[in-house]
Amino acid sequence: MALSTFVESTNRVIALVDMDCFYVQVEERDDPSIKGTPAAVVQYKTYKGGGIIAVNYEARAKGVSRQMRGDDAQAACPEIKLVRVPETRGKADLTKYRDAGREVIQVLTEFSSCVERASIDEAYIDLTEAVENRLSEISSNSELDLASYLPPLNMDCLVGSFVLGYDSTETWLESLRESEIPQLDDIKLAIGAEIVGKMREAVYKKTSFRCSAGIAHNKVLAKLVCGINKPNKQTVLPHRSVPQLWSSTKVSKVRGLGGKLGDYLIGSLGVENMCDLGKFTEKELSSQLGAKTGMWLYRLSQGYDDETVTPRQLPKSIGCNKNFFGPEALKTKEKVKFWITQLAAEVVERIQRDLEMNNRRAKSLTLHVKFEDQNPLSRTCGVNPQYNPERIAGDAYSIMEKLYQTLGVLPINSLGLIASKFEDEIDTSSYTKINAFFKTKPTSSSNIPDAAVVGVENDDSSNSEKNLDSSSLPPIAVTKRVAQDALDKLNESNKKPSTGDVNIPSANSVESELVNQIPTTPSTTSSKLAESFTNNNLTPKKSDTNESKEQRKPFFSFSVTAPPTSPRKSPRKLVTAAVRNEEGPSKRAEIAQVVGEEECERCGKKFSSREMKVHKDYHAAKDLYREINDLPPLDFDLRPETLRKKEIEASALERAARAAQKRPRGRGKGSASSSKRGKPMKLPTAAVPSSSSSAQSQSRTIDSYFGPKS
DNA sequence: CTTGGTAGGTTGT
DNA sequence: TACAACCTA
Repeated sequence: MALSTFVESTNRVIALVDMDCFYVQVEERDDPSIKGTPAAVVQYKTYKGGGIIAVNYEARAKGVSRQMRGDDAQAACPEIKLVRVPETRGKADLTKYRDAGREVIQVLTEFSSCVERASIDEAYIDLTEAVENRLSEISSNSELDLASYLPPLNMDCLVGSFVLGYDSTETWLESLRESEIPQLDDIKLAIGAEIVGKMREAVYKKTSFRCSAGIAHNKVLAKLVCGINKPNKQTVLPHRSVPQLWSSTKVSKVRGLGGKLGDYLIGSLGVENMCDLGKFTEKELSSQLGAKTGMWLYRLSQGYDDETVTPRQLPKSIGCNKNFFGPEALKTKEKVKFWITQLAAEVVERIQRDLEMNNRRAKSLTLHVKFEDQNPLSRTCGVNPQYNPERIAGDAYSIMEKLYQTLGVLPINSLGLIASKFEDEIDTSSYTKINAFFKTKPTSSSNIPDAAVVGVENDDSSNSEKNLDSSSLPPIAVTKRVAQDALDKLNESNKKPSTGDVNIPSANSVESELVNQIPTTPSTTSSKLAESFTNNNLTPKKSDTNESKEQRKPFFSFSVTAPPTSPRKSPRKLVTAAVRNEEGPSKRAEIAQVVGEEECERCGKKFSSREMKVHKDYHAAKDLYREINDLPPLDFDLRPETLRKKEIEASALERAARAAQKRPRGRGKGSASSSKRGKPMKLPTAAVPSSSSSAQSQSRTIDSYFGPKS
């Protein structure tokens, strides 16, 4: 039975299409003046000129590589054009590249229904069926039985096509024609290559993006071979050329072997090049690496890989994360709340758009956290069905609170928020109508059609708390006004309203983003918002009118939507913090009368301890705003000198401690260094078979064998 | 104090 | 099955 799977293993025709320096191409299309000149795309300009994420070939010719920083690139190539990744809400925003990637996928699907989006700029295509169709089409139109012979090919489609092991495409095709026995596998590859040539041409015509491709009998080989001739080239791998390819392929270059498994092969089995794998029996590999991995490697050593191309054009998860290195580490809950809010806003924006385009809804929300000196961890809850960004941020933060309770308030080096477990919407039409209704007519909540409430209703809380609030304003308008209010108040409290830092208009400004992050999805009713207003125990109570409650809602308010997986036992808790409160300076005297007041260490103003929490959030918000917009810190000159000194000493100490314990870090993609892997792979450490000890082979690159003919 | 931001997938419980 | 940790690209 195993045999039957083996004999099929060169029957498929698989292509891997990979965009050339994709991000740069996207920018070149946006601004054609970049074309033909050295250029790179960077994100976050401040640290050493930003991290390079793509380099065009003109810049590569001048010695610029990824893994360089923007500054290094400029040093190597002074005329280089560095394009920055757009930033939204203080973090890199890859939307335009995702959208461009979608255009490409769209073109590919016109050639085959079996397209697997592998990344933002890569896709596998199973061309087996398309090739078979072409083959039978040709033979049925001809007197000859052409299925056994190489049919005529459009050579225009094979310009820029290379065939491993052959001097030229023509030589290869000629050898196929002259062969005594029909080389059906090769013939299929040839037809596949012709189709891929057409696909790449179509991609260029419709998107103006260039790409490279690999054509082989399986995914691993198609991927590997794609990288051999770039840019704007395609490479075919006939099965008979596998031994030659393997003899010059370092294991780390093979998909799946670039990590710990590859390290283990090198370090413990002495496998340097892929050909060394052939020294082991399937049993030996399986005993060392487990049945599955062992078998996979054994088959791979012969050029076989059975992984199927899974038709899928949409990502399975939508998420975002941000790192906070060194001194940027998030040390206060306020900052964590702030960034969770930013991440939630982005995720919601993206899953909202995904819903509109793909009629599916995320069910699962995962928070990833990397605390300083801890291993990363993640926790999952349900996604608020209404995609309310405040709720989702609140749910994520409530997870954070739990982690804080177990681990303490440690600095955070990385935060991630990922929506997943997408399920198709049962009824898309009613949703679309509701959405349109809210977008065009955000008026009274009493105008919500019954269908709207029923159609989206899914949250137990709003069922049980209907009519809690009879506010005359619909959720969107309320939230928007509250947000604008908070912003106005913050600006108001700034001494220089017109020239002041917080008032600088900016498309990327966190302020405007926050105002714009209002849910475009209707909340079911206004009850949830009302609930967070009324239950917000950190908001000073002034009056019981709805109007007042709404205005007093803190800017960042986190209401906890309990995960569906963890039923609530106690009444819902409301975790609330105002990063920017609405108390202007005018309220200060009033508040200062409260007993037990404290002095703010930032500005010396006095507040009750309860108000102090809110007041600190105000500073936090201003600091964050300046941080995000690359402005120097404010306010620090207002602090007593003693406090200033303390803080400086403390941070210097931290720095020193970190430097003392810093560990060597591996380099990225380009390097074969294995030091990036912290922990060793947990693999059986049985004795290395003797056959592996002689694994010293001459090191030659793939290109030295197969590079473009000279 | 630096690849970061996203995406898979597998494995153990 | 779901989740969390880990691995890879």
